[in-house]
Amino acid sequence: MEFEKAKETFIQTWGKLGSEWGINRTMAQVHALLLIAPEPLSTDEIMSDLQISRGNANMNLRDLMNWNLIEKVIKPSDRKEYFEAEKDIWEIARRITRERKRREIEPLKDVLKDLKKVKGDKKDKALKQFTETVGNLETFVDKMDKSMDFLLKADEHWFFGTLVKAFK
Amino acid sequence: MEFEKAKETFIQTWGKLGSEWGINRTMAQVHALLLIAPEPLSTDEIMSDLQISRGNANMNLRDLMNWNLIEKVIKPSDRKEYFEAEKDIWEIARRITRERKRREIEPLKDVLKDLKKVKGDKKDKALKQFTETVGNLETFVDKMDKSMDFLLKADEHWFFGTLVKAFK
DNA sequence: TTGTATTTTCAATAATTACTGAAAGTATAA
DNA sequence: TTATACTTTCAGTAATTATTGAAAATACAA
Repeated sequence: MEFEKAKETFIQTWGKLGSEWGINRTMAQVHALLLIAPEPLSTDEIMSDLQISRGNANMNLRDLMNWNLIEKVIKPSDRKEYFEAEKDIWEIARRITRERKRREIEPLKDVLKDLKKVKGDKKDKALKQFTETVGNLETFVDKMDKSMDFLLKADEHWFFGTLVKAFK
Repeated sequence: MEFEKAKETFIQTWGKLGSEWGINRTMAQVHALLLIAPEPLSTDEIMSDLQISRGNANMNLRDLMNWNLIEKVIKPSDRKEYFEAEKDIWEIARRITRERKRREIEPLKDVLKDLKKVKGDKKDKALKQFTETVGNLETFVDKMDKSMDFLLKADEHWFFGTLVKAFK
């Protein structure tokens, strides 16, 4: 396979995967492009590589910065801004985990906690099932949340090493 | 909080969470409804509870069956089909993991394997970075995939017990 | 097998989400 | 401070994704 084709495939695959996980396809493509770039890229390079508008590029670069996946790089004697991606996959995984935890798990925990306060006839089957489901879910989410905390603290070698040993 | 309000909040929250993770909002809502239903529900009950059309209900129920999250229930002397959700959260997590692994991780592994075959000048910086990123990604995805296999085999108590012990 | 209840399909349409491009805003060098 | 190089914003538009509803298909009872 030629490099140009491989690059194209990589970017498309990463974009598709992103959209399957609720991440804007273009944002994932910009990320892919930066992941394989040996040097920081300018907005113009990203625009022409992915054939997207300045506005779109700008927006998605900002989002990627909010996810802590890329950084601005300033070159001396150059007014343009350049962008560089964190390349360590384990570190990327941790940053994504951190963000999703903050954006989704924590608000979910709050809602579930609240839902347990539901009032009504304790004999009602519907209420009973509701309470049970919400309770089980809360327990599960708590455990997942704690597991994520461990993952965030751990380094890759130790994490996978321990996991593999534990489950052998 | 009144039961009706709590139910509504639960369904909305589950739907929102689903859409943040790339799952059709309505499909997640149907799932939420069935998760708190003490008895199997008919298509008509789902339609009227969620205010959606027959076609929409049918489509999303089929998708949920493809994810192995719900089952058809046939009642004797009743032509209607009823639907019931798996209620065990750990089992739900395993089924979702199994599907996402099959639908997304395995195809991704194939693509990455393929991308490593890229040809070109070994001195080229761009190619070097590409090969390195793809290689690191492949290693990482392999490890995640193996971790998921362990999770699929394990039971909840053992899984979280071991995890918490391992990381204490 | 025929009539009826129910489910499925899918073209048309609606709703949502993403993108463009140009104008406004900002920072820098001279 | 002014000209210029660049970035940001956002209203309008495009693209994508989800939903409807009615016709076709299916399954069942008599």
